[in-house]
Amino acid sequence: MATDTYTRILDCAQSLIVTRGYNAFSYADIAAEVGVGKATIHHHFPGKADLAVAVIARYRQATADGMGAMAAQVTQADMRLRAYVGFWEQCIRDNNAPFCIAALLAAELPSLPPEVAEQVKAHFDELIGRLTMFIEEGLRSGALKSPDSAETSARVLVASVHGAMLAARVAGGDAELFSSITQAALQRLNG
Amino acid sequence: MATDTYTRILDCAQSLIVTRGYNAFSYADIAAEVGVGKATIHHHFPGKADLAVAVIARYRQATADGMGAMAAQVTQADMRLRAYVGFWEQCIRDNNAPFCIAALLAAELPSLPPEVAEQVKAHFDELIGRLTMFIEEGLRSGALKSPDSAETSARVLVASVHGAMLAARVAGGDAELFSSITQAALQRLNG
DNA sequence: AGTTATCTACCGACTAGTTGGTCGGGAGTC
DNA sequence: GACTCCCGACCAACTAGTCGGTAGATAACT
Repeated sequence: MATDTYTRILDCAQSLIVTRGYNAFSYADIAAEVGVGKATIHHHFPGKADLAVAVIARYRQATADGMGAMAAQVTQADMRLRAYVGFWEQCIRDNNAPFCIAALLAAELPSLPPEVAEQVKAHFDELIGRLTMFIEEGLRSGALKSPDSAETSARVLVASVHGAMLAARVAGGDAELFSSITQAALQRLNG
Repeated sequence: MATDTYTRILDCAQSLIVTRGYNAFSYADIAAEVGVGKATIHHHFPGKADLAVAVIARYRQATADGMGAMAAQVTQADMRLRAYVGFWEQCIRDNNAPFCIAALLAAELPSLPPEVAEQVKAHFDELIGRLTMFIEEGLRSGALKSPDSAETSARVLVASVHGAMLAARVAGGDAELFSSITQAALQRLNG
C-alpha cells in the first residue's frame, strides 16, 4: 500500500511543514528533495490539501501509537506527563522535528484549507483528551494535585508546551529554555 | 511623514499577518483592499520584507507605549500581569486582532527573511524584559510569589499566553478558553 | 508674477519566476 | 490487458518586483 516513494514524499512534506508551515512549501521543493517529478507527487496526493491531510493523519496515528506505548510502560501519572514533555525536549535537542506540526498549522489556521483545519482540530482534541485522562487518573490516585479540572490542567500544560516551543524556536532551538519553561508547568501539578 | 495611504497599507498588512502569517499574504491582497495599485505599495515599502519589518517595528512601539501607559496607571504587580493577559483576552473576544503577530511569525521563523526574524526576536526580548521587571518588583514587594526566577516566571507566563492563543484559535476564537488557561498561569504567581 | 526645476505620491503595463495542477504516455508487474 | 508507478511537457494563475510616466505640490530663480 505505502510505496517507498509515497512514504518519502510524506516524510519530506512533514519536515518541510515543521520548518515552514503549510503556505511556504511547494511541490517543487518536495520533488527536488525526494528526486521525483512534480507529477509523481500529484499521482499520490492529488492536491496540496490532500498531502497535508495525509501528513497530519499519519502524525495523529503516530501520536496515538507513541502515547499508547508510553502509557503501557509508564504507569505513574506524573511520569507520563514528564515523558510527554520530555519527548519534545528531546526533539528540540536533536533538532530533529523541533516543532509540533499541529501547533504550527494552528497558527496558520485561518488560511488553511478546511480539510486540513479539521485534522488540526482533531489532533488538538485527541491530545487534550489523552492528557486529561492521565491527569484525571493522577488526581484520583493522589499522584497529582490541581485546583482546576483535569481538562483545564491538560490545556494549561499543552499551552505551556506549545508556547515553550515558540520561545525555543525564537532562541535558535534552545532546548534548555524549553525545559525550564515546561518544568515550571509540570511542577504546578506536583503539589 | 506618514501619509494616509502609507498608514492604511501598514494597517492592512498587519491585519493580514494576524490572520495568515507572512507567507500567505500578497501585495495584490493589500492593493485590492486598500484600493491602490501594487506599485504604490512598492513605492512606500520597496520589498515585502521591508513592509513586514515596518509592521513589526510599529507593533513593538505600540507595545512599548501601551505597556508604559498601563504601568503608569496600574501600580500593583499582579494587576499589571492581569492587565497584560486581559488585553489579549479582550482582543480575542472582540475578534479584533486575536493573535500576537510576533507569536505567529515566531512559528514561521525559519522561513522568514533575516530582517523580519530579527524584529520578531527583538519583540520577544522586549516583552520578556518588561514582564520580568514587573515580576521582579512584585516578588520584592511580596505581591507575587514564585519558586523560579523572575525571568523564568515571565517566560512561563508568555508561553501560556501564546499557547492559549493557539488553543483559542483552534477552538474558533474562544475567549473563555483563553481566559481559563491564562488564569491558571496567573494564579501560579499569586501564591 | 511667471516660469522652471524638483520632489512626492501614485499608477498601468510589464517582467521573470513560481505556484498548484493537468495530460498523455512509457515502463514494469500481475 | 489492466493496473500501478512514474515522468516530461505543458498550463493558467499568481508571485514579488520594475519600468516609464503622470498629477500635484513646493520651492527657486528671474
